[in-house]
Amino acid sequence: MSRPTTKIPSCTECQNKSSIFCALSVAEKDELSTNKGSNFYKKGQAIFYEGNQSHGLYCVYKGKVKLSKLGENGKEQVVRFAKTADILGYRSLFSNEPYQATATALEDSYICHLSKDKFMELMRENPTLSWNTMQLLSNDLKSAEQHLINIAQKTVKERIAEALLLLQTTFGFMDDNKSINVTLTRSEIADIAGTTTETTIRTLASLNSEKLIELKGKRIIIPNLVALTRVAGIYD
Amino acid sequence: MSRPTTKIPSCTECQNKSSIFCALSVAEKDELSTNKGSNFYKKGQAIFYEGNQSHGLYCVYKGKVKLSKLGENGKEQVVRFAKTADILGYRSLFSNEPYQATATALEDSYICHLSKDKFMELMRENPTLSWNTMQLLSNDLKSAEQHLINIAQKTVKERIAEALLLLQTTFGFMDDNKSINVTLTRSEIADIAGTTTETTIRTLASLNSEKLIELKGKRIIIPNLVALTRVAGIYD
DNA sequence: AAATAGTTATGATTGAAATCATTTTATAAC
DNA sequence: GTTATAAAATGATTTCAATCATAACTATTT
Repeated sequence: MSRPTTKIPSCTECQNKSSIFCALSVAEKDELSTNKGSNFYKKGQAIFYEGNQSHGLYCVYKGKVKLSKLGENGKEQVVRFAKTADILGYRSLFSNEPYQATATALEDSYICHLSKDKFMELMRENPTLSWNTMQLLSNDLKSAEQHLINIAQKTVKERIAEALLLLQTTFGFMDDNKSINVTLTRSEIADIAGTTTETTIRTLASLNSEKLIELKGKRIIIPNLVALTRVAGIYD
Repeated sequence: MSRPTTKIPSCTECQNKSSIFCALSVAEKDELSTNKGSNFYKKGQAIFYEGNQSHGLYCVYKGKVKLSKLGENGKEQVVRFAKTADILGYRSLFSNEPYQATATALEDSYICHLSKDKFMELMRENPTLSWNTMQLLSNDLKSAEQHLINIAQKTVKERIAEALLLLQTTFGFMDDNKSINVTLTRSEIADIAGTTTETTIRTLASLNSEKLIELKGKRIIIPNLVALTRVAGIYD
């Protein structure tokens, strides 16, 4: 497979409506365009590694990304996902620290890159951008704390159900309106829920036989979102 | 026991050097003083509850506070601690959401209160304050993700050791330079480590018999910080 | 088409920690 | 000082999920 060479459009033409950069004026977006880099990442390829020196922040032009950390024993823990229009590696900008997680493309992705200096300059000049960034941090913190309490207190079955719902919420459904719009290995799902590959396989099989999900290879279908939500132990 | 009525000094005289409000000018601090409220909270008393509407942010003038969330089953999970000069309840300011955690005084505490509007105004006027707040969010996010991976992957013994180290790092030692400067119940320690009270009691007893800690009632002594760190599975 | 590696599947066994049940010891209230 | 209440301690039992082991399937490469 050869690497696509499709040019990524300039920021002024970027159609990603939910980006924190929407706050920028046309002039600022123009400036952004001349300062950014952009790259193609094949499925499975790393965008940056935990522990590496931060070179700036990344913005997903089109694609899907997982962010994960390694535990002391070498086991992976997925901490967050990013999709089209989301940004990556921005946390380490605030504290001259290396990247705290490894970012890996879950499918072929086009990802832009912006230097730390440029981003800081833009934040200083544009209060709305800095406000948006704060909101992002605040939301990520909320999710992380929710994830923590889930893993600390829920059973494996609840956590797997929750992981599937997280994938659905993040990446949405496919055109059929019921297949989760991303495919992960059982091992990667285990790394979200904080369990093992074997237990994940068994739990998915059991959810399948209970008609709460359908398995078509790596594709997972959620026929009834409400029912699965109930299994995840979310009652409100 | 009667409630102390000690007046809390004005912000200009506040000696808390590590506060995010250090960025303020004398004039701004003066303005802050005339706009803040302050209160005494007895040990065990709640400062605010998870789910309640946010009225602004709190700043610990002197004291110790735990922030915890309730799981679906009603079990508590401690998500963070706050000590003198730390702020509380600031996350919900960014997203018109209710408080995401319950704040409880771990000892008699004096805590100031600032309205959301005033804080927002100060952030707009003072870029350093808003920068400090971002750093705070960013650090809290880092801690939350670390806590997540600990609970997901470590054994109970490692997690309990880690919880004790967290308490030491946050609240420091007493004058003897080896007793953790806060006392929690076994049940509260369990709520940090994500385990049960019984298991916490047994694990503390076992750490005690291994001479890794000493138990003097609720007081916990760490004779060798390095040794306990090793038990927590932190090798770097 | 065969070979290799990666992923999924399934069975058997073990083990760590939760749960249940009491007892003992502190702490607070009267 | 006595009662009441909460916290700590300890034992017995159960269970959920990890671990170990092997087989079947899928996809990719040669």
